[in-house]
Amino acid sequence: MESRWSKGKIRVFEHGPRSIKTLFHKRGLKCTPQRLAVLSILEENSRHFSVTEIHKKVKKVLPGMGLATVYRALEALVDLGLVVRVHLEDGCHNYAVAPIGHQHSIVCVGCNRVMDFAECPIRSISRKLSRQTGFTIQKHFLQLYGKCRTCQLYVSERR
Amino acid sequence: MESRWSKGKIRVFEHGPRSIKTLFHKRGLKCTPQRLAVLSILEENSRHFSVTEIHKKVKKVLPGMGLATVYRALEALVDLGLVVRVHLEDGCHNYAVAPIGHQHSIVCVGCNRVMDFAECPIRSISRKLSRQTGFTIQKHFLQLYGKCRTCQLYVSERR
DNA sequence: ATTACCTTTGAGAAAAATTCTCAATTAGAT
DNA sequence: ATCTAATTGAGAATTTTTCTCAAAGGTAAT
Repeated sequence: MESRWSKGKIRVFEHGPRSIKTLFHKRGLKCTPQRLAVLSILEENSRHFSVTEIHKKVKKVLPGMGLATVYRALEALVDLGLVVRVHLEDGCHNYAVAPIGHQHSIVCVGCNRVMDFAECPIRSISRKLSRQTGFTIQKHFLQLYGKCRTCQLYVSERR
Repeated sequence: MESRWSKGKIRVFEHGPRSIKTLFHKRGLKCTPQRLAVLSILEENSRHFSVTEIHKKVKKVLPGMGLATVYRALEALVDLGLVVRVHLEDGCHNYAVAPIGHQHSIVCVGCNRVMDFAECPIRSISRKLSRQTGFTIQKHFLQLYGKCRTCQLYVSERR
């Protein structure tokens, strides 16, 4: 599946003011192979991974890379808005590429695949809610859980 | 603030088929002072707390209560639907009383207060989304972050 | 009320997740 | 090519969560 920054395994926007490099530099962050490697892993899979999973995968590319660096890379990538934390039902949290623009995602409880959708149901009720509660709404976190087409089949076969 | 089960500090529904006790028993769980103490703490404050905070508070009532028991009590209470996990922006998670019925909550980033609202914006787009994504939607997690009236004032005073 | 059963608890160990420290390395600016 | 400051690796340290097991306690039946 394609994302904002990659076409298959070939990264686009390598240069120019919209490159990832520039994105890092704007925040005074360095564009290191470690950070790019973590980003690539998430981009090449439209699903979320645990930190440990990412570490295992990244070591195939950068064998010396430590776990702490994975944590640090993820922190930076979340900061930049390239990656999002995915809250799992058991309270743990994984990581996935951030959807483009303001989108939300639905997570398959069968295979951990993540699919984005543009519809934001909050926007439409935001004003009404502010009036009702007295809160100013700053941000929101929405995540749907369900089963993708494949995993729906899988279950019915086994029953 | 009042909740489903308490009026101030006096618990209601002490007896009968709708009591908390019954709720525990239906699932083969015992209604222990430890579990009730954790529930009370969350009920008496319409805000979320970390496990450690809950432990500190609960020890004032049950000095011998261990941290592991707090974890176990929270697990049981979440299971029963009396308590919900609150995902914080930094990835940690706290706990708060569950809203009545299907509701969502808005969390104040200033004082951690939690306020519920009945409007569920997911219901209305659920069908459309299923069609678009191919996913069957099983559940959803929605949480808003903002500032309550008090905390809005507090900030403007200091500027 | 007493008994018997089975869950729950406390305490601490153990495991898992995350952060920190610091010297060595390296990306990026000049 | 050189300099500077951010980043990394390695492992220790911290924090969070789970596990173990004997003792205690709630629940249902008597």
